[in-house]
Formats: sequence, structure tokens, C-alpha cells
Amino acid sequence: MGVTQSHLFTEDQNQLALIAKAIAHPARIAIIQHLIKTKSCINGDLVSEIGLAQATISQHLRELKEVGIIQGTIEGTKINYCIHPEKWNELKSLFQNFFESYSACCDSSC
Amino acid sequence: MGVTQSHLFTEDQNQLALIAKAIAHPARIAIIQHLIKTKSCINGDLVSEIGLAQATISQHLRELKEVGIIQGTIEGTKINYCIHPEKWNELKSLFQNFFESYSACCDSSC
DNA sequence: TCTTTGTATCGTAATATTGCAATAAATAAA
DNA sequence: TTTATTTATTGCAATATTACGATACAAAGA
Repeated sequence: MGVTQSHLFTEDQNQLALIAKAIAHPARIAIIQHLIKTKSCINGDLVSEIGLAQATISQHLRELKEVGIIQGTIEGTKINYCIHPEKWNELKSLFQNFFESYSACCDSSC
Repeated sequence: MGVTQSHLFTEDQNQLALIAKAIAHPARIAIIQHLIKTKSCINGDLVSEIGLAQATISQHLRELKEVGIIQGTIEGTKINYCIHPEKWNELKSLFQNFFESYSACCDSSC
């Protein structure tokens, strides 16, 4: 026990869960928002921007990279991180579909 | 160490992360989708629908209830669960805002 | 009342996540 | 080459999550 029973669920359900998990940490949200704000895809001055240790930020960046939300290009000793545009649109519509599959009628009755 | 440093982040970042975390499990997504499909807000025959133990389903339901995504009304010995319409719309726009804060231009360059 | 049914909670084991210091690796500059 | 700078990785401790059997609890029906 203790391990998610992925085989019980559909591909789609597992995928959506994985993406949600990538977003499910305030540090990763902060990283994403900072990458969005500084459009120029600024690198790891995220360490000073956010108050976490360098190793921790690096770890969060790797998780975001693994789901494909961000990408990085080497630039000398630094690395330029930025949102991955296509992937972003993909995730966006995945969530949109999920949230639009229920059309609330706005009476809160069961 | 090992505990999320919530104090480093904004209210909004923490809230969005909490919601994402609630969605970040395929079982909870499956529960939500089943509640959407059977509009009549069917109760815990989720146990037979999904292949997890009763205790496990109950635990997932509690997590969804805690974030407010679903609500339950007692009906004899059973409990009728359903999506919470207002909350759903709230979460929907939270995610929409998040995803729309970046407008991808579709060239994948940093 | 006693029994049945449906759900929640407790306790626990397995696994995953978070965070950081230390260290490695890679490139730029001296 | 040596040194500084930047990022990734390793190892580990603390905490959180997932899953389930056992059990408790509450309401319906016999």
C-alpha cells in the first residue's frame, strides 16, 4: 500500500492528475508566474526572488521541466528558463475541458 | 525540513496550489467525473465503480469536501454527493485566470 | 430491541514529497 | 591552467500521501 493505483484509471485521468501535481506547490506556481512576468525567460535568480535554497529551486524546476511546462536553454554558465508555449496551450485546454465538462446551474442542491 | 514553506508565498499562490493538490490524484478526478456524469449526485457506489477500498474512497471524498469541490447531503443511511456549483465556478475561473495570464505566441523560443 | 446497511475514522505500513547542505559538473574569465 | 560562477545531483531528515483492514457510528427496518 501507499502507492497510487494508476492502473485503475484512464490515461486521461492519470495525465490530468500528473499535471495538477506539477502545479500543486506554491513554489512551482511562483516560478511559473515569475517566468510569465519576466517574459525574457530569466534564469535562476529565482533563488533570490523566492526564498528557497538553490538546490530546492533546481528540484522544482526539474519537476516543471519533466511535465514539459517549462524549457531551458543554456546561455553561458546560466540557463534561460521559459514557459513552453505549445505545451502551455495543451495543458490549458486539458484543464478547460475538465472544468467545462460540468456546467453549473448555480443552485447548490444535491 | 520536509514541510512546505507556505509563508514564502502569496495567499493566491497557496490557494491555487491547494486546489491543484485536490485534483492531483486520478481517483479524485474519477470521482469528480463520475459525479458529473450521474448528474443525480449518486453516492458511494463509487466504491464499486472505482476499484479502491471503501475507506480509501471515503478519504478521497473528504479531501474533495475540504476544498469545497463537492458537497454531501444525508439521505437515510446513504449520502448523496455532488459537485458544489458555486465553488466549481470559483475554481474554474481561478484556473482560467492562471492559464490566461500567459498568452503563448507559439514560437517555442526562450 | 437487534440486525442490517452505508459511511467515517483509526491505526498502520508503504511510498512520495519537501527542503537543504554538501558536492559535482560545466562554462567563462583571469 | 586556475579560479569564479552557475546549475545539477546526491544523500539525508522531516513530513505528507496513499491505501486498507478493523472498527465505530448512525439511521432504517425487522
